[in-house]
Amino acid sequence: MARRSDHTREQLREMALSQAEAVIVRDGIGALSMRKIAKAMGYTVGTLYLIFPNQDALLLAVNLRTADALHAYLLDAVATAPPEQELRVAAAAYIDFAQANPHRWRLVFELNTDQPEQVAQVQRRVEQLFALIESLLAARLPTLGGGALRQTAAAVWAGVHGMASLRVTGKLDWAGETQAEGMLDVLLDRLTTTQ
Amino acid sequence: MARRSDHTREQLREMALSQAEAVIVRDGIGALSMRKIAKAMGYTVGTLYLIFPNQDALLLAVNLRTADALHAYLLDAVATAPPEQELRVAAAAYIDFAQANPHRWRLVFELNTDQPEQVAQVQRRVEQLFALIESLLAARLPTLGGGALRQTAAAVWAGVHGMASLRVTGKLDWAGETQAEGMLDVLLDRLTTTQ
DNA sequence: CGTCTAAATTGAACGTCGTTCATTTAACCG
DNA sequence: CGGTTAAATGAACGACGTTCAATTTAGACG
Repeated sequence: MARRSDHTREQLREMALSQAEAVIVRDGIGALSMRKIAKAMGYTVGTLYLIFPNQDALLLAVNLRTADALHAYLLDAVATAPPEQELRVAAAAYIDFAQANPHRWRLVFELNTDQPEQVAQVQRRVEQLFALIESLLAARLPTLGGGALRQTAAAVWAGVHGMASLRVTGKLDWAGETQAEGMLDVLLDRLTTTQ
Repeated sequence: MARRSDHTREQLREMALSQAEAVIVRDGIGALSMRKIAKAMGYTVGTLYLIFPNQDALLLAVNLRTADALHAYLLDAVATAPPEQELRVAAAAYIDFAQANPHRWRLVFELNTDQPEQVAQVQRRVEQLFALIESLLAARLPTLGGGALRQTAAAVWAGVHGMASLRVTGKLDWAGETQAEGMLDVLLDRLTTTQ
């Protein structure tokens, strides 16, 4: 039933998201606009609104892909690590990813919107990520009970996330000239060994 | 030499900053505009640009005040704490402040701009904050050497900052229903005791 | 082949934004 | 009272997100 479709809805969606990512990666979130995305797709603004109800929905879709990419990056890093190094490697990969994709990573955690359905989808990704950390930690600390395990996992995640956050926003350099590697070692050594 | 000055430059500056803070606290950063601040002051947009070269400069000035308020909040909390609890109390105060002033706190860490002079002033505040953590940690772990001390202090700060960050952006609830209190205890117990 | 129909796409329009600056206002000086 | 000068204005500009009447065009049908 489709008339004049140079591209299907799905193709348009894919084009919009990848062009948006390109702009974000190149120039940051502040440089992104609906008009600029549309022009990069070879379309007009109006067309974007046939696919996304508004800009927030588009950015949330970008965040979904970023969260998936982060998750895949962690899984890949863990897969090639010796068992006793898995947690350390996953944490380092988390920070690596943030540093390599600062603008996209920031958008995941800094975008605030009130579209409950799409936020829930991002949440599902973050929960997966947390479950991964929890399982890796459980492997290292099999004696830990459920509650203590969950709390320690949350502390690990907060610590790693904090390092990534401070690094990506350029605030880590402000804490003396500590290199991130050493900080991470301290954090994990202390949190993942039986006292 | 002043003509028609209902308020001095300094008064205008103060009015602008406090009105900006009021908007940010009430409606968040997204709801803030130069026109809205001006109207709240009883002036017009143009007047704002006699005081601040642009919006970023105004927001950086807001951030300076937020950083000072955070610092004062920590010092106050530490002052009334028993010596062996100082670090714990400071960390809890950091998270408390973020939770009580989410929009202002986020602006400090999420605003990115390229005005080197003002950024340096914010940096000075953050360095003060880090120095505070480092000194409190040194009191708890007097045996730690300079390098190890700095790295442990950085790990503590990153952990606490990560908890505050995840909490303020609403992502902490996603890691199971761990309460922040327990996480903080785990983090500090592990990082601030001799192994 | 021509005509019609309905979906795909457009782009002008609206209100708001940050920013600029020629113009206007009013306090003081002589 | 007139002139000077700083303070304050607000219209103007280009860009933004968003809407939607108008236009374009691929395919169906005669």
